[in-house]
Amino acid sequence: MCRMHGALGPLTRRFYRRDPESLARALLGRLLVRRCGKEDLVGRIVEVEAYLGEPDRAAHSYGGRHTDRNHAMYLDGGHAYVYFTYGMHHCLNVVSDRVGVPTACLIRAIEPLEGLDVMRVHRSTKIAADRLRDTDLGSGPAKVAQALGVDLQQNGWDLVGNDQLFVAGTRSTPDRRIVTAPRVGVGYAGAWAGRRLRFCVAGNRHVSVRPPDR
DNA sequence: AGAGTGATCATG
DNA sequence: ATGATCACTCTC
Repeated sequence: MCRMHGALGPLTRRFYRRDPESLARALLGRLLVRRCGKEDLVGRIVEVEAYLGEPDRAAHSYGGRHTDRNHAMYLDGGHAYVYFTYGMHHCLNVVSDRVGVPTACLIRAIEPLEGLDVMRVHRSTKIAADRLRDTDLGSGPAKVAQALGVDLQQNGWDLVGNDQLFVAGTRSTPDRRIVTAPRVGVGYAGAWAGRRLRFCVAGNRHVSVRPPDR
């Protein structure tokens, strides 16, 4: 870790074993770290969505669905759930709560802090490197995964005690700087579509599509 | 606003 | 088997 971000103790299992709304808030402002070879890629988490499991119509585990694809949601809090979608994109979730409670937090955006050159290379399969602005590196869930070199290989990884992929423990964002909004792309989810389970750092430039007003 | 892309899931 | 859907992104 770059010393500029301080000596960062690893987050414990206890940190992740809570409900996904609480975890989503606690993740905002913390550092997502991906060690690629000798290079550290680091981003500050600025947007997260909570998926509440069995009752949540927008969750992959809605109705208790348990398949090969979403198996990682059933792991203990602090594991990675990575899924592949639209035939080309990967998205990274942090599993919340306990074993058998299939809830998770989708990392929707990061503010890139370290290793921007490598992130740019990772992302340049889509956009020419010289056209990529820093806000194109992590302003969306599939961008985050691509910039950090995360795909199905990381599905099910334990983020606790792992130096290749983990969340580092700086202070989280105070509630007064967090804005909530309905989740993105879940219009099919009936009453669940309207619930404010999207959490963003207020005014941050790296928040993904349609930044919330308040 | 539409295309791209393939795993997944509900049907039959 | 077949077809619709999809926690998305890019370009027009």
